[in-house]
Amino acid sequence: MGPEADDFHRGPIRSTPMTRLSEYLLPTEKQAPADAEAVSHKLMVRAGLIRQMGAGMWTWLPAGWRVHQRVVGIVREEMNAIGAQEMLMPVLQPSEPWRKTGRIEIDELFKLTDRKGSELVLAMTHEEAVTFHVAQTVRSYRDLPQILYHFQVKERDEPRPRAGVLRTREFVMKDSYSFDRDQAGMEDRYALHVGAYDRIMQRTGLRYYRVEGDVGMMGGTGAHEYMAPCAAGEDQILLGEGYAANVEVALASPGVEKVGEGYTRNGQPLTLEPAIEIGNIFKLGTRYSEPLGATYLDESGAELAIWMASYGIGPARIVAAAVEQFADEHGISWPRALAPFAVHLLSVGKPGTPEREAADTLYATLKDGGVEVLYDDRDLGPGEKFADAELLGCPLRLTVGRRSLESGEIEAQIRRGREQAAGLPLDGEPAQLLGAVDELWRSLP
RNA sequence: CGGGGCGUGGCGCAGCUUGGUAGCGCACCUGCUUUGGGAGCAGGGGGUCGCCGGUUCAAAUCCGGCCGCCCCGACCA
Repeated sequence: MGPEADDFHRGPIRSTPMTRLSEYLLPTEKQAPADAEAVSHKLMVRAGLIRQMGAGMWTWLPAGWRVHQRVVGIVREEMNAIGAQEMLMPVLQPSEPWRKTGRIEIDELFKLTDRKGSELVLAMTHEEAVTFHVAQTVRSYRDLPQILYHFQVKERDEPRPRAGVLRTREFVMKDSYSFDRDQAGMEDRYALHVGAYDRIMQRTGLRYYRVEGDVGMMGGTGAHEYMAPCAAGEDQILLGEGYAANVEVALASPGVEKVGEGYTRNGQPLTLEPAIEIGNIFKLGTRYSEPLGATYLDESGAELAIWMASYGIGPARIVAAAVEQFADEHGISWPRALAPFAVHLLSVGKPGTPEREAADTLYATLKDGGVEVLYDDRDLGPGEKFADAELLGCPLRLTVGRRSLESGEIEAQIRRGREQAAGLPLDGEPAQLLGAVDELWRSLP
């Protein structure tokens, strides 16, 4: 006899994520790891978002991964909006294309050998892979232009991983690649990416600058970097009236001078600020298409090299930069676009009491209404619940306790600035409540 | 890769100088009390002290080697 149909229905079927804190893996800590230095490192570990496995190797726990995937969602929407096509390429790759481009020599490239003795690499970025495929599949000018992208793990044998998730040996990157028949086309695709990247950064809620970049190991002819100012930043950017540049690049450009303790541009003083690179875009030209034979035939039948550019974004860095930029002494304060949950609902009062029942009802109403809510239904004192909520940093905190029953109002606190908002009606119609929550939500940073 | 530091229960630490088989706070488990800003009492569980070797009657402690992790610098998305 086979299993009865009911055997498949032993537990509750959850079509939406489980978000009761009593059942959720959110291991918060009062104390940060002793060796943590960067604010984002300390807070992301303390808030239960990430855990370390080794130097530069990190696990994203459920709440942390939600934040990461928020960034991914924004990036995906904006990439799709400029006509980019999502795909997936392998991390484990044959070494041949890397020999052809000369990048096999890079120290940070992980190299390994399989059981048959074949040399393999773990990709640190995907120019070789995507160009390999385009070389095989694109034959004609009619096949161009193309924008291809994926979200994939990158592996880098970093000399020194550091600062939590800010500099790791393995990390997810959105990398996209554009393929055009000539330089003018490449410039067009590049411009599309500038627009997409500006929209992405604006939507994340981060403070950021787009600066002239260094072409670095990517090779190529031009680059911009998207920099998020924060204390743990590894780079220094120079800022002036309508001007922002990576300090290394700036010093090589006309008008910028180092004077005494500071910098000037055309005589105007510039300020120096630490920042982390959260995205970069490179004009590659034919740097990869030539060695890998990525060519097309034009209208006259001439074989020409494809013009390429590549574009990266590190979601983990955007997450960490957001933590750095908006944290206060109580913990994280997410911009609403990145928060793991929109609402952190907490009940004050013992299980089995009317106030707990009211909180349960509110949880159901919010969840059914499509609000992403984390419900602290644990049997703990209020102090611990408030502290954990402020550590985790969801934009809106709703509290239901005995007071709520007395006043008929749900207490609302805005995480940014810890401001008390006007109370919400406890016994209204669901639609009315959801409308009020939505209105409050829209007013948040 | 240079310089510095650190590895003792899930987290933070003491013990090491002067060897005698491990302790504190938090967390965790049980019971009772408590419930609007990190509670109280009582009871309890968990560590081959990073690894290997040496010295010694005896090693967390002394010696040698190795591994791991962090910070500063160089480098790097």
